[in-house]
Amino acid sequence: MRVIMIDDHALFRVGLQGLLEQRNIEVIAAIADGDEGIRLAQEHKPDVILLDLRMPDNSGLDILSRIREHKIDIPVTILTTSNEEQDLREALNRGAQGYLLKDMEPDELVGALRDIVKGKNVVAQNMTDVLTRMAQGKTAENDSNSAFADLTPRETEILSLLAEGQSNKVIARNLGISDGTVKLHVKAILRKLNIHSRVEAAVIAVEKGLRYNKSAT
Amino acid sequence: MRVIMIDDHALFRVGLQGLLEQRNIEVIAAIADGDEGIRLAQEHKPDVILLDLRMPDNSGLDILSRIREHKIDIPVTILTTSNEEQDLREALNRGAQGYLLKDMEPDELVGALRDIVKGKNVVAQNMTDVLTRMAQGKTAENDSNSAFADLTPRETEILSLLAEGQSNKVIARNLGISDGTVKLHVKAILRKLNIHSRVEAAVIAVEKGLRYNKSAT
DNA sequence: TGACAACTATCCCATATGGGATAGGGTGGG
DNA sequence: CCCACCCTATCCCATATGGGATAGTTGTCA
Repeated sequence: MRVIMIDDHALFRVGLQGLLEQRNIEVIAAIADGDEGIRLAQEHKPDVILLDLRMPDNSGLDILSRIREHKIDIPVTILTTSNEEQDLREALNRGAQGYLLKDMEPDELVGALRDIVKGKNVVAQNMTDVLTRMAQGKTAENDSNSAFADLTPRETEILSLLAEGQSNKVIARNLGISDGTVKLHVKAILRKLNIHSRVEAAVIAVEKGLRYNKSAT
Repeated sequence: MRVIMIDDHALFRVGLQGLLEQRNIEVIAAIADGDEGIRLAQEHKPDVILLDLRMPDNSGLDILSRIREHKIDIPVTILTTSNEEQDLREALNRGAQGYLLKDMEPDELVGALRDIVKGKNVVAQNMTDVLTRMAQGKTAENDSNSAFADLTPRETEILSLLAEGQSNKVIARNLGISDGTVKLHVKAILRKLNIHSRVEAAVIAVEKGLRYNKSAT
C-alpha cells in the first residue's frame, strides 16, 4: 500500500511515517502543503491520501474539495483530532472515504486504511455516535408519536394496517368491522394529518416508524 | 453495569454471560423469549438490553419495537452476526442505541456497552461503511437496489414521485406527459414489484431508501 | 437493417378512494 | 345527568386507481 500524507505538524508526520513504514506501507510523501500534495497524488497515484483537517492556511476540507474537483479518483481519509459533528458531516459530504482520529491504535489505523483501500468507508469508532445520529436524521425521525398524537387508538391501528398496503376492505375484514367504517377512520386520519391521500399517510407512518402491533387477539 | 440478554442460542448465551461476568457485568437474565425479556426489563431496569436479531418465532426487530411501545427507557443494542444494511437501518429506525457484531473482541464489546450506557450510540466498526452511506443518504443508487433492478429510469423516477404521495395526474404534470402514460408506468411498476397498489409501492420505495433524484435523468 | 426496449398515448371498464352528511351505542368526566 | 368523544354504520357522488389492450416514435445494439 502506498500513501500520501498531508499534515501541517512536522512531528506528527515523521512519527506516523515511521509507524506506517514499519508496517510495510510506503509513504510517498508526507508534507504540509495541500496543493503540492494534490500534485503529487496526480503524479504518483497513491492508494489512499491521509489528510489533516485543521491546518493554518488551507483547511483540510478545502483541500478535500479540490482533490475531488480535480477528479482524482483516490480515496481520502481524514486523520484528525476533531470529534466535531460538523467536521465529520462536511468531510463525508465532500467525499471522504474515511474519518479517523489521531488517538487510534496504530494497528487499528492500518486496518482502517486497508479497508479504505478495499473500497469501504471507515469512520472511527468514537464517531459512530455522531454518525448514527446523522444516519437517523437522513432516513427517519424516530421520535414518532408527536405526529400521531391526535389520532385515536383505532385510527392509529388502521393507519398501521394502511401502511402495510392494505385496502379499506382488507382492513375491515382484519378488524371485523365494515369497510364503510374503515373509510371513515381513514378520512379522519387524512384530516388530522392534513394530507389528502392514503399514500401520503402510509409514507408518513413508515418514515415515523409506526409499527403494526398485531395484538389482534 | 447490569444487563439483560435476549438470544435464542443457548450456547451463545452461556458463553457471553460468563464472559461478561468475568468483567464485572451483572447478567440479570439470559433468555430466548423476547416477551419474557421485556417483562424482566420492566421489573429489573437493567442498564442495557442485548438483543439478537435473527430468532425463530419473534424477530429481534419486533421485540425492539415492542420494547419501545412499552415506553421502556432502557438502551437496547443489537448483537448479531448480520452485516446486512437493511438490518442496521431497521434497528436504528426502531430506536436501537447500538448495533454490534458477534465477532467483536470481548473487550471491545464491553467497551461498547459502557459507551452505550453512557448514552452514546455505538455501531460496530465493520458496519461503518454501511452507516456512512446511510448518513450520506445514499443507499439507493449505490448498491443497485435489488428490488428496483428491473425498473426503467422513467419508472424509477415515477416511483419516487409516487412515494411522495403525488397522484398520477400531478406526476404527469410534473413530468410534462399525459396522465394516461403515468398510469401505464405505474402499472408496470406494480407488475414488476409483484404488488397491487400504489401504497405498497410507496412503502417499498421509502423503506428501501429511494430518494427523488430530481436530476431529471 | 432489423429486433428490441423504452417512452409516449389512447381506449374501455370495474373497483377503490376521498369528501360530505347523518346517526345509534358506549364510555368517561364534569 | 348531560356532554364529549370514540367506534360503529350507512347513504350519495365525483374522481382516482388498477387491469387489459393497442400502437406510434425513438434510440440502441447486434
